[in-house]
Amino acid sequence: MVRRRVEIKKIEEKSKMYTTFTKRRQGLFKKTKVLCTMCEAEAAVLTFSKAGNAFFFGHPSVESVVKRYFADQSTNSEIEGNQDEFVVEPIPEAEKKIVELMGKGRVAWDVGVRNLGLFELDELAAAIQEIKNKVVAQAQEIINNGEDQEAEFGGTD
Amino acid sequence: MVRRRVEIKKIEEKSKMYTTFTKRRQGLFKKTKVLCTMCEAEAAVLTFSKAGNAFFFGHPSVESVVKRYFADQSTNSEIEGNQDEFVVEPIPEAEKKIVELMGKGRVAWDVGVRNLGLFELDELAAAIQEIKNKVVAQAQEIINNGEDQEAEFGGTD
DNA sequence: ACATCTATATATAAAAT
DNA sequence: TATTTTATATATAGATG
Repeated sequence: MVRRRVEIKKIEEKSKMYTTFTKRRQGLFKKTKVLCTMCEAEAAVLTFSKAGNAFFFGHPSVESVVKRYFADQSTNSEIEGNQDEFVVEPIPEAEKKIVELMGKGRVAWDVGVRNLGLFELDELAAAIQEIKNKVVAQAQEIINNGEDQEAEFGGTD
Repeated sequence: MVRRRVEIKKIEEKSKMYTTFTKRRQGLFKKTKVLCTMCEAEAAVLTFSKAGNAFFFGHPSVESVVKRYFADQSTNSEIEGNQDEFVVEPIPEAEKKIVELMGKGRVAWDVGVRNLGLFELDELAAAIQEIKNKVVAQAQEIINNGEDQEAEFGGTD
């Protein structure tokens, strides 16, 4: 787009593609920030390079915007046709409790399991079990170590 | 940014703010599309105007990118903007499986449980158990009733 | 209010360091 | 390879229809 007009199509040269991705991603984040500032808007940008690297930007935070996206989906579904039966399962106390406990971390079990077949339900049950195991393990760890578990973030260097 | 350089700050005039929001949001979507095209990237932009209107763009789709965002929390990534607190726990296979199975119904267990205390973890484990029970019960019901439980969507007419 | 127009600010591809 | 520097394409604020 500059020294020479560039075509809007896949860049074949890998290194060039990477450079372009970085520059344009930065530009995107910058513009998003300006938009939010000038218009008191909220926005998030989620990007994944071809190599699989992920970069996110959000105002006021990625977290909150994504959460809002979900909330919005559930209320304003612009799904045409009937959906009276879509979200079906009443949220049991268990789910409420989870939301209560993990609220800040967005949890949403608001979909019914009715459309899953036996095999899938089995896989799902196993997956849930694993999560429970994780919770139990976490509890065990606290018991073992006293209780000062600091979060460890991998350095982005 | 044009006929006259504009300050990057909140626009007070409501109508002007709305116009700007629309123009800039469109620009953002366009740039995102170009980025994806040129760099074979995947990206999603989630925006909410001050009035609360929501606009999304995604390539290959908002859905898939957001899903990937959750899956990615496991590995790590660079995050810009304010993040009042972010995700820490690696997402186990179980969670990926759930996302895979219930993708359309958005599930996200990407929050760490590390900040919960023993008592809370215990409650959480119990809650998870209940959900698992529900899944198992659903499977049982299918077994009991043969297995052609088609979801019943109400007719539109 | 809504689309189109244009003058200019920004973004950015390629070059230079 | 990363950063900085241009030359120019794009985006867009304000104007006009």
